[in-house]
Amino acid sequence: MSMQQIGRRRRRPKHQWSTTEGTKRSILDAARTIFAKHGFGDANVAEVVELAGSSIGSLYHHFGGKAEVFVALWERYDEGQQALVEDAVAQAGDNRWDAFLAACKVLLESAWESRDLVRIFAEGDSPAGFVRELADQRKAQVADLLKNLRPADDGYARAVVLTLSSALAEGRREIARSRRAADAKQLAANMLHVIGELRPLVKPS
Amino acid sequence: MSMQQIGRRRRRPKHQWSTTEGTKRSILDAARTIFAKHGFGDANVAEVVELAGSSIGSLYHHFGGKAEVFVALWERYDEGQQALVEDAVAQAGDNRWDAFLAACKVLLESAWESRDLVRIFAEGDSPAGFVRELADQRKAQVADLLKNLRPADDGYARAVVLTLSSALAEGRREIARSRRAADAKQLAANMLHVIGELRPLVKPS
DNA sequence: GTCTATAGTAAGATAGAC
DNA sequence: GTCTATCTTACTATAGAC
Repeated sequence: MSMQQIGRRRRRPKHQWSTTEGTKRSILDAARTIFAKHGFGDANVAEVVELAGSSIGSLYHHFGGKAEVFVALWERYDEGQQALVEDAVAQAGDNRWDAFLAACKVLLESAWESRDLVRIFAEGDSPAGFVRELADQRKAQVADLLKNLRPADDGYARAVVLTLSSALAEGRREIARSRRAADAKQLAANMLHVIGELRPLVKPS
Repeated sequence: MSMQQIGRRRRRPKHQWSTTEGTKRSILDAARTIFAKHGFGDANVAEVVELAGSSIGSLYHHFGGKAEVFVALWERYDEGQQALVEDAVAQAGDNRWDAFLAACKVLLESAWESRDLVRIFAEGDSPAGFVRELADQRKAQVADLLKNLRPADDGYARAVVLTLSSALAEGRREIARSRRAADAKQLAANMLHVIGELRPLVKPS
């Protein structure tokens, strides 16, 4: 049995110390914690705003709903990831395969640091349609990194992109589930090794 | 104003024509339709029992809840898939790699016929933890099919299993999303081709 | 075992004061 | 922009007739 909540005291609002950006940020930070703990479906927005020191009304004002908070959290995370990839690609030089591998490397290795977020977004407990959109975007990213390595987008090339992007995603998921940093590092290295051996797929001709 | 519901006619139940198995089956059949239409999260059990010609009470009696209906639907589907795989493996002969490819072939090709179910289970809108369990089971299945092809389960073998199982799953997902049977068939052939070329991964030594 | 009817509860969403 | 209070929906659970 749950204990009865003793009367919530009504006192004046907590000073509105937050400006727009501050409020949005604190809600997203809290959402990160709550979604990591309960997943999307079982999380409730009341818990999020409580942790954020904000209110239901503010959450709806800024985001529009629970699903939108989830998507906004992903967008904030994705921006950082894209920046990492761009850096890695820029430093890799002209060889497009090397650039692709560099991107894989940074994506695999960063999965451990942000393992809470990787779990949130990759474990499937998300708003309707989110998994599909994420998969489509991953495919597009891989296809972009590999462009010019294959003639055009024939069916075979499509299958190769599917294989590589899913391997990358699954590797990140598994890394995020590792118990220790050392295990994660090992797995990242092995996944990178396997992906490296798939080189013949993208330029058999 | 909403129109006043005119007295719901109370008439006797629809004859209890269903026995236990019949009721369970009709509920699962209806769940297949409803989950395919709305996904798991947005589906409601009232719609399921209405289509099944059954009742909320029966659903709770037999399954316990919405999530359990979802899992039961998957178990029914999975039994059929496992049987297909066993047949394919049995017919493939002694070569374990050929048996693995035969299993992949039947799994890829059957994804089109049961595309509604593949979508339901692979698109991520499912009860908490379901995606993870499914992924783990897929890995176990692939690892089992490939056993004896690799020394033991070192880190590299694990990465290979991850790559193959995710490629297979992603291929099935994409096949289930195809618009025409011909597209699906093409994609299945291409995925099988790609997987076939991954042979060196499982026995490099 | 199956059905109807209904109560309980959780939580997403909205309204309007400040 | 932020807040509290309230509305609404829908899953969950139970009672009791047949």
